[in-house]
Amino acid sequence: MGSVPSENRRERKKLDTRQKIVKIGMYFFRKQGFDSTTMEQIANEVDISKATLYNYFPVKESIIGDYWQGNIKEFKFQILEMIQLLPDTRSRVQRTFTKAAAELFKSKEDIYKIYLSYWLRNLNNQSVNERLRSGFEDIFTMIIKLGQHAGDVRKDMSVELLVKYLEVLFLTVCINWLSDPKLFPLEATLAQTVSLFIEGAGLGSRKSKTKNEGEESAQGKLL
Amino acid sequence: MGSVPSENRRERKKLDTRQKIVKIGMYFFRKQGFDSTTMEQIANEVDISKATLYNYFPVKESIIGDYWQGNIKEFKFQILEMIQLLPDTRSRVQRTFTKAAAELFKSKEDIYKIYLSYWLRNLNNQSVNERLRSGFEDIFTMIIKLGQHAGDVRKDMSVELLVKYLEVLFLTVCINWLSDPKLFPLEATLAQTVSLFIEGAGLGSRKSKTKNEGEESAQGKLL
DNA sequence: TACAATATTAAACGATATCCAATTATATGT
DNA sequence: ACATATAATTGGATATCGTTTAATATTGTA
Repeated sequence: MGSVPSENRRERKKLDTRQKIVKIGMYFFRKQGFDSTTMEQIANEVDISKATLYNYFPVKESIIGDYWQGNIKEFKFQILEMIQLLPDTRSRVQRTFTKAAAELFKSKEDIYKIYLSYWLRNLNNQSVNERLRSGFEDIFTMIIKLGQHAGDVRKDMSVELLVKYLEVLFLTVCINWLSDPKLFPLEATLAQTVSLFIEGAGLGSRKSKTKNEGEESAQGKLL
Repeated sequence: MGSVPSENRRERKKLDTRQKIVKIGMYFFRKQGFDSTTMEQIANEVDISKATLYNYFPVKESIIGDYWQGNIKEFKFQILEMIQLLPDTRSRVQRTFTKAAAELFKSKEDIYKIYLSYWLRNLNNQSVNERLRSGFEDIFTMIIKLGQHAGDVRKDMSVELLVKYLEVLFLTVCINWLSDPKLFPLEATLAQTVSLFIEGAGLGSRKSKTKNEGEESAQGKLL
């Protein structure tokens, strides 16, 4: 478990309590839902006082944040490696989407739901949002940068905006899927979304906008 | 003000109190922020008991919801008319975005932040969402349908999905702007987002779009 | 051991929301 | 106009919960 042993006992204990809180907290969140789990309940189960709990996690939601961060780390590492081997932006996005869906949601659907609502809840909270992020930001940033460099992603937009766009598209698919799996089957919708991201919703020729060539010759196809 | 007089006095009075609550509530929200305004304060100022207040608005946020709904109605009417006069999907989306942004954020921004996060929070809550909606749904639906019919919007994606994307894109731009106006200036970002939605992020020729080729039986047709 | 830094805690706080029995206002039938 | 039923309002008590505070206990270190 604790791979990096902290210097002194105090630190070790703190880390231990911290992990215990996250573990038990997540257990309750899963079992009875986020809102119906009280801080007191968690504190009691961990066998610390509520105040101590707040010393570790200043707001309830941050317990999820902690869990999520730990979870996403390995995923991020794997995907960042994989991405560089793929030939183009489309396949990179596609791969990221499906892998994320498979690993993060499929297995832990309920948790992600909680995390999503946490994320949404704090969209308007700058400080929290700063530390929080979706976890995908780094991945998407790399994808966009690679794409812009290789030339299959437009350069007339900031990396930040494109990244946000990707995040939001992905998020939407997930929310839709969670709220209505039949109407929005995960795999299919993700595939469509990749296409939407790359090619857009429009069918008309690329007029005015793009400075780069208008390459709409291949347009007839819609599919 | 009260253009549609209700049948009996009781209903009239109810409507009156309701409006009074919203008016005073919004006043406080603007003046001291949402969180620092208590239900008790509102009740006192409206001169009703807290219980009555809760009888009208079961949760604090719903006061904002009410305000929002009243606000969006006229807007919707105007935009739906305007839209049909515009030549293509791009201009329709563009116009809707800019007008919506101008309209919605003309007053104190914080309020909408709260409402937006309220809305987002309940995105996957069917029942709440039913009453809530973004208010844009109808507009976007019309835009997409017009576009698909006219042939400048792809038909291999469901109207519902495209509408959801539009909704969430718009909200994202707004939220980004609210949280960092310098990094995401409203007008420019909205314009870019429209372009992203229509043309996509890619630059490569439109190759193999998706695997589900079954779709394009009727594809040659329009356009 | 002494003492400063740090961690822990019980208790309190402020707010949302609910519930209730009593009271008041309104609608309706006669 | 009156009586009666129906619905809205009320103050007040209460539960619950997240978060804070101020005092206490523990630990690291000189």
